[in-house]
Amino acid sequence: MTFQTIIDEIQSNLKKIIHDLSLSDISFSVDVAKPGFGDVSSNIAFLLAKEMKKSPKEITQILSDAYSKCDSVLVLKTEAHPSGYLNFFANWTKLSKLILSQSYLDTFGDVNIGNNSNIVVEHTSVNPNKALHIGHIRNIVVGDTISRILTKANYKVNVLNYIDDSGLQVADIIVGFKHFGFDEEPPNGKKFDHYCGDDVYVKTTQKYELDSSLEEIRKNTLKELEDGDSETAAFGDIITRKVLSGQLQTCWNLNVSYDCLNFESQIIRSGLWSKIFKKLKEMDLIEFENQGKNAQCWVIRGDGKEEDKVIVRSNGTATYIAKDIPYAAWKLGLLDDPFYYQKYDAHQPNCKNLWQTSLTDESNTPQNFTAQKVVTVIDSRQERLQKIITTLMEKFNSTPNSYVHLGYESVTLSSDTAKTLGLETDGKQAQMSGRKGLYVSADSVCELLKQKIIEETKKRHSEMSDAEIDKIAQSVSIGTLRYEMIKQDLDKIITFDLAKSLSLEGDTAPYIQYAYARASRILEKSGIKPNIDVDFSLLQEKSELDLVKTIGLFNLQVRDAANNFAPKVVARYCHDLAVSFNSFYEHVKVLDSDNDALKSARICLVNSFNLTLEKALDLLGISAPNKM
RNA sequence: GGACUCGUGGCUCAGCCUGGAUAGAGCAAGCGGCUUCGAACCGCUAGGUCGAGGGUUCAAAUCCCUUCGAGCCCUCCA
Repeated sequence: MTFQTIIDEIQSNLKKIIHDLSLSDISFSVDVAKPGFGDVSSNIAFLLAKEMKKSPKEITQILSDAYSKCDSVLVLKTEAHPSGYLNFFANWTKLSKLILSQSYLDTFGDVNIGNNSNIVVEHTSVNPNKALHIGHIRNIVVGDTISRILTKANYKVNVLNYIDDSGLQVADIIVGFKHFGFDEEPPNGKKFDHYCGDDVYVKTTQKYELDSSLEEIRKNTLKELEDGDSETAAFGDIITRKVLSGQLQTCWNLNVSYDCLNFESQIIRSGLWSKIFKKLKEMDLIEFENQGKNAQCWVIRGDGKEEDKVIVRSNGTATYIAKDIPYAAWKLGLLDDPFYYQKYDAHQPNCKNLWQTSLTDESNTPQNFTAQKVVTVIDSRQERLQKIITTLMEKFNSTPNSYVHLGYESVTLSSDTAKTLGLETDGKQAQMSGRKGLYVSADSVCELLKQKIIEETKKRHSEMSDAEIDKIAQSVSIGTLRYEMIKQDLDKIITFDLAKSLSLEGDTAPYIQYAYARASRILEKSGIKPNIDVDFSLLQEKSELDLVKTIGLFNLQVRDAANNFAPKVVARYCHDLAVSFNSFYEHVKVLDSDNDALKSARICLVNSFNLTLEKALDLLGISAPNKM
């Protein structure tokens, strides 16, 4: 507990006061105060106005007087504000000691929401027929950040990546290789995933448009692909795994890790679908349609005015959504696990093993990647389908809210960036399209950013070795991209502009990382080993106390972020920390002071800031360089 | 036509869930600050009827209703 401690103390004292005054037990707020109104404030007087038949102003005075008679460790004084708010001023000597000594612990910022229970987070889940583009990156970064936050909130997190290796998009590149003569080796050492996406996929779909008779080849290929035993399926497996390997390299480069790769082709062959199909029929969740436009299909009835949704086509094949049902049920552990697990050859950023599903390799110890609670990160355009899945899962499973669809708005291209890709949009933003080749690849953005940052770093540090510069540029470029993808609300569209994305000033990761580098420099130059055995009463400057306070809010922010699946909360917190530190940095000279005790206290604070920021940035998958 | 999301200074956003005290940032604009704890920074100035209308309330950017604008979904596509 940190800043929460003073909030709890005030809360319990106020409860006692209203009890002593024989007032009814209301739920009032006790929150961090707005700047200029003390440290903590409560709306309690407003809520008591009716019952006490007095104005909030009078009530707050009564409460303020009563509070001064309470046992209070952390509150120095109260203020009955004319507005009606009851404000509290902290005893900063005690509170600083409490917060700063907590901040030196490895567990600082930990909160217990999960009670060490299992949770599944699924993200990425991109068709393995192309390189990842900037839109996919939002999914990946949101998913990875959420899984880090949930881990901090005491959940045991399993991260899954669903490999959709059997759909039409995969069939299309196979048609390209098998029928349109694309070489299996990319030209000029191009990365295989880029080659498949930029060349094979785009040009193959172009051919369909010119010659509709090719549709026949496409359909047959899809059928063979899903058949499993066919040569096409074996070839598809080789190709998609090569693409997947390229995609994973991009993810790992972004500091993203997984626990298990689930292959759709194996889910299809596992027989899970027939079990679920049977269950759906038994539970009367689906109906066979005898007439109308969906005649001979199995459908899920629409809710209210919604249209019925076809699950099994009249030719007996399952639709897209039908493939998701057994997978969702599997994730929730509602079905016997049909899979064996193999290690995937990988060196992940978190050093953990990466597993993949297998239907045949029995040689490894059994694994469990399911959980009672599942978070699936998918574009909000799929909201309707996800809602159907969520409703079904609620009927299978008695636990409410066990299946969560975490939706987010898409990433579009700015008019200027679309123009550089050859699309004139008349000033409007443009939706990306893999099929049309209208996208910005993640790898290219990372590379551009990295080059820019290498340039910037060289300007500042002519003495640095190339290796050191490279390491900094890696950290800052990934940080910049990840931060841009996470800092705003999930339901806001991100309009990606290539030129603007290279900005390294203002509300960006480099701003935050720079604060860390500045602090590191102070610690390095001080020549003192920071410790918490200092006189906290010496920290009295406003900028010092603001920084202590912001540090103390860490676990409150983690709690908020984990409860609401809101990664941006942590991003904003990192920014707030950096702002507080920069203000401190301008106002207070740490190393100039003649007073050794004061110097020690300030160094303790600077180190506390660094430790806290490092932990907070880690939740965003961003590293903090000592120099930049 | 139906469902969902968004609408806050020139631009990009925070605040809305859980109503209260002066609506906060960044970019862009103007001005100022490096003989060093790193200027990828800081300070100052200017810029807002919180899309519009109504309702609830002592109190509405925040809750409810209506409406306008933008986006997106509504295939036996995936």
